[in-house]
Amino acid sequence: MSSDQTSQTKPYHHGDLRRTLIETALATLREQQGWQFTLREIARRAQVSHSAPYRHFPDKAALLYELALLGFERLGEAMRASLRPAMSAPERLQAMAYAYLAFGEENPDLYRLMFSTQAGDPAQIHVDPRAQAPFYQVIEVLERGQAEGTIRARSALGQATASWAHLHGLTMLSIDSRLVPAKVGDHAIEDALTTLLDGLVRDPVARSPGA
Amino acid sequence: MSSDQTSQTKPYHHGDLRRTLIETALATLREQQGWQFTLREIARRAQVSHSAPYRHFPDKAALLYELALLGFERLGEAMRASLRPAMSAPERLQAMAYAYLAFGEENPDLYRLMFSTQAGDPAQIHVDPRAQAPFYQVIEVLERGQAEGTIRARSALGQATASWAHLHGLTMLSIDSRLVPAKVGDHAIEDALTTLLDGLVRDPVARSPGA
DNA sequence: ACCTGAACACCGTTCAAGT
DNA sequence: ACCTGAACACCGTTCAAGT
Repeated sequence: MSSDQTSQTKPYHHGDLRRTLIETALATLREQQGWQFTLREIARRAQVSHSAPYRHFPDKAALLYELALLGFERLGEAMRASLRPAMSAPERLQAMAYAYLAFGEENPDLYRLMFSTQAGDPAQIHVDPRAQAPFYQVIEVLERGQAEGTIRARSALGQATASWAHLHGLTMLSIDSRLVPAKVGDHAIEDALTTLLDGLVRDPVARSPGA
Repeated sequence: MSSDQTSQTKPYHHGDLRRTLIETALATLREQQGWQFTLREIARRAQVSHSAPYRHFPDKAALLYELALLGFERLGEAMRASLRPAMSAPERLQAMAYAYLAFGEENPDLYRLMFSTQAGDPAQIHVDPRAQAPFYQVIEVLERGQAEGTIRARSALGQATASWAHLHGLTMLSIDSRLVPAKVGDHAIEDALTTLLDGLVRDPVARSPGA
């Protein structure tokens, strides 16, 4: 499981602790329930004293900030990876939407952390280009779609904001199990995405008439 | 400021502590920055020992749960109060959307608390009718609109889910100042709501052509 | 330069007492 | 029946020492 660079037997006195802490935190996020892990716990799992992390991060929020940034990077990658060259703008939007949702459902605690106010100033993190990438990918697709005539002629910034808000809300409500009765077999999420596309696409076709 | 029922001079040994704690917490939520107040702080402000609250709530989460429920009730009231009898379904949806957003912006910390996983099991709170009201109000309007022909014929549950996700995302991103550059004079929020209505309304008119 | 261990000022929660 | 105060097992953070 843990085969680091030059670890010979077991104890090491100084290695690449900063990276180790981040990876330990990500692993904790992946396994555990809730993103509210304790800094001391991360230090414990990384086999260092509870004060060692302070040599690499000014405080706990700084570590969370780093994790959040990493999350946004990965989200952007997942969205990019969902695209195929032949796709039309609406198809691209749908693919990115599903990729976004899937990312949240596969990494619920990391996703919550990304949008937690504990991870530093929220207004600041979105100034970092690493966190902005997903948003600008959407704008780009929308603008191309408007040029092609497949996307409704509206403010692309507004449409991108709408898309992001919609996806963020849907993802958050979904991973928190807040979406109504959640009856087996109901398609609330798919239907919600249909309504999002209805708002973006020009002359939407009747896809799923619904109840 | 604090004129309770039968408080004569200052010290009281046992009154309606449960209600006092809730009101103190709400006041703290209103003033302070962040909803992560401490149970001990609430007790301090309520002039009781730090263990007194445990006579009225099994733990801190139970108090947060109560506050969250109260928040959903107020949100529902605000949405209901925004309606006028003469409104069409699309007008109702728009009015409720603005009421929702306004509620979040006026009570940012309460709103965050309502959607925090710390306030008990999220899946459980939405079983309470008090928390469901806002959602069903939207469904009702959507169904009436579909009958009138002003709302697109799609699954009303899906449309309601889409509306809620959209509004929740927009509200959260807005109060956390996560909405892009946020240049003065840009209308990202209004434009985002336009896109939401584009998805719900049948044959949407060109309202704000945008950039 | 990096890490440890004791220490400080807090928490949430429990429980034997008090009134 | 309700409230207090000491106590427990934790935190995040700091800092004088160690290597």
